[in-house]
Amino acid sequence: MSFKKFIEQADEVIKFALEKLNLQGESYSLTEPAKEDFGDLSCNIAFLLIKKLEKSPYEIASMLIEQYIHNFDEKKRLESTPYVKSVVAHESGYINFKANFDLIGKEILNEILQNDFSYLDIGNGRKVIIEHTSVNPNKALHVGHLRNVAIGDTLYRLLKKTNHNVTVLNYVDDSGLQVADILVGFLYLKFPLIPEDKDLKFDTYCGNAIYVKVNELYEKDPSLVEKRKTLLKKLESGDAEISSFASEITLKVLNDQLKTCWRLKAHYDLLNFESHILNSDLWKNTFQKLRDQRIIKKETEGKNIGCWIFESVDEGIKIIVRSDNTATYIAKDIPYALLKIGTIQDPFKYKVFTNQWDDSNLWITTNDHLENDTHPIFFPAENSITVIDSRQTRLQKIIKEVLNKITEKSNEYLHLAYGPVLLSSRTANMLGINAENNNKSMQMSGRKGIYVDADYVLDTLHSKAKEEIIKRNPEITGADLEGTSEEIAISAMRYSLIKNDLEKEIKFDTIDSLSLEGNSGPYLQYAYARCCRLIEKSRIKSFDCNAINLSHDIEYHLIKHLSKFSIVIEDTIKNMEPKLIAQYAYDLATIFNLFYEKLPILKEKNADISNTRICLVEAIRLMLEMNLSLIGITPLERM
RNA sequence: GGGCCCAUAGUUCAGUUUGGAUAGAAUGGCUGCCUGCGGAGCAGUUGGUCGAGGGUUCAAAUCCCUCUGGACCCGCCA
Repeated sequence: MSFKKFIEQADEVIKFALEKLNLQGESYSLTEPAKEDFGDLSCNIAFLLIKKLEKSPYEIASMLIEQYIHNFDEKKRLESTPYVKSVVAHESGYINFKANFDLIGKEILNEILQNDFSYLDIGNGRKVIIEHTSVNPNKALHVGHLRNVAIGDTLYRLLKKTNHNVTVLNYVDDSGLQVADILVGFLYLKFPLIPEDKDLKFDTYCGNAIYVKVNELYEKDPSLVEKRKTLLKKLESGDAEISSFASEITLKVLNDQLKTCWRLKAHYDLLNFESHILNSDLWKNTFQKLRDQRIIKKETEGKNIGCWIFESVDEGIKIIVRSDNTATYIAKDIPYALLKIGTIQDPFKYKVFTNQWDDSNLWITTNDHLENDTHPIFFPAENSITVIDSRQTRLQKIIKEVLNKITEKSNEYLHLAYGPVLLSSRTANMLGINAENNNKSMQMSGRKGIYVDADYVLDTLHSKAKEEIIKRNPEITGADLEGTSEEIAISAMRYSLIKNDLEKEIKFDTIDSLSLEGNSGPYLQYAYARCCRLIEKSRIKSFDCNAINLSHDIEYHLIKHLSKFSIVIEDTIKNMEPKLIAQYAYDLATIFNLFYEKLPILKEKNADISNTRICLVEAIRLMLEMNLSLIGITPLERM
């Protein structure tokens, strides 16, 4: 927290000086300087006053500081702005501040070691819904889907930690064409219900063998396309036999998909099925509302004759209901969005679907008659976040536009977009799917079978991690070895999926992604393990950081970084940028590694200095622990 | 054709929201550092007309315009 107070007090100094000179109203900035030598905070106010005062920046900066120094003697300065150690006018024109890290250090170490994170209450119990994952239930997850899971779950962890009341939804689109494709495979191409290879996951079987094969055959055999159309109609009209078979298949796929998600330690609260939304009053009522309020209209001529359409101001005409009265993909998202923000009543009954990895219940909507219908309150929320890749931005804009016409709460509906994951040219070449053999990255495609399976990558990372552990810690064996390897694999995967800017696409390379070194999840875990060993060897049980003695630049660096955490987490939440936490954790680990390399900790002869350093290590350990858990990485004591 | 996004070191990316001091990491290449608190580490070196051109400004990777190259969206698919 302390660094924030330092900024506030530096701001007070500037404000005071401006007031004394009657120069209020300039929107200056207080930022961290490029170089440490300049101090901990810089103000650019002097540059902004050049024209007004017709003086050089340095003269102006000196003049401002003079006001402050002149009106406050040293004692008064310490009393009113204790976090500011010094202020100087630099010849460049900047006003540079130094922070009082002896004070900040004491405060921040006490705060961390006493587990005082009251500043984390940003949400004040605010209810937030996050929808993520939402993979069609006809295939196994590929690495592209994992980016969605990693972003969504990190957001969930961040919001929960900052006292938001978070509900995580996973939307299962169980009634579209892609499900009909799989049914074609089973019913007409006679794929066996149980794959011949007993070790093959059912989701992989459907996605790899059936989905790809069926889509190939459509081109050769048009009668199959007709069969799919018939199946889809039966599905949407709720034909008992077909619906029940489809439900059996999609649930089997879903179960296997969830295994992959849970492997990454993603948490969900509720599964929403598209078929349930269609078959409830949700869709019927929404359709009615859209017609009554003349938000959609029926085309009586032209190519869209017979369809109910929405005319978007920016995006043109969008079909909501087809001429055969079936709802399009976007149509089904409208009632779902209204449900999330509370414009329509929740019509569902709920039952527990299963207990998941973190021992929480995963719920599911149901039409079953229930003796006891007690369940958590899922809807509505004050904010709804939908994690979907940027290719769907246009559709999400249209949904928002429709919501705008229905309710004033539409601003509570946020599409969190992120760039898709592409295969690097090297990886595409390795998979033999880059026919041109050029240097371009490739879009993945489930339908064409161009993708890298998520479990495959995790398995490969697991084996690699295992080799590394055996090399350095042969005493780790059995379940410990497997467990630790798995945690390292997850760490590498999750970290690499959130460390980049959301809007940038990720070029996935199987070789690069296997690296457990450098700016990676395992690097963070390694720093954590080092901290653990130091604390263990110090044999200190309770930490006293009231008598700390900071004696080296690196220690000040560490204090500074630790004290900035509250600012970073605020920025992360405000801007919805998970990468900021990843970057913060990486920087912390880097400074710690430097500290560890350069300064004796346990071996330090001076007891005060040694004690201070051990306190620092413990604070770093706790802070790494918190950051890692926010990203969904398990801190490891040994690896 | 319309819309939207991107372009920074050999490669993968920070930095752009809010202009500011010598543009930073990681990785790759080369070179050092383990009888020492864990070498999944640390240090050094190599490597950049910040896509091009113009404009605004005391100051531009950052803001504006034009152009070039690339990706994505524009379906009675989801």
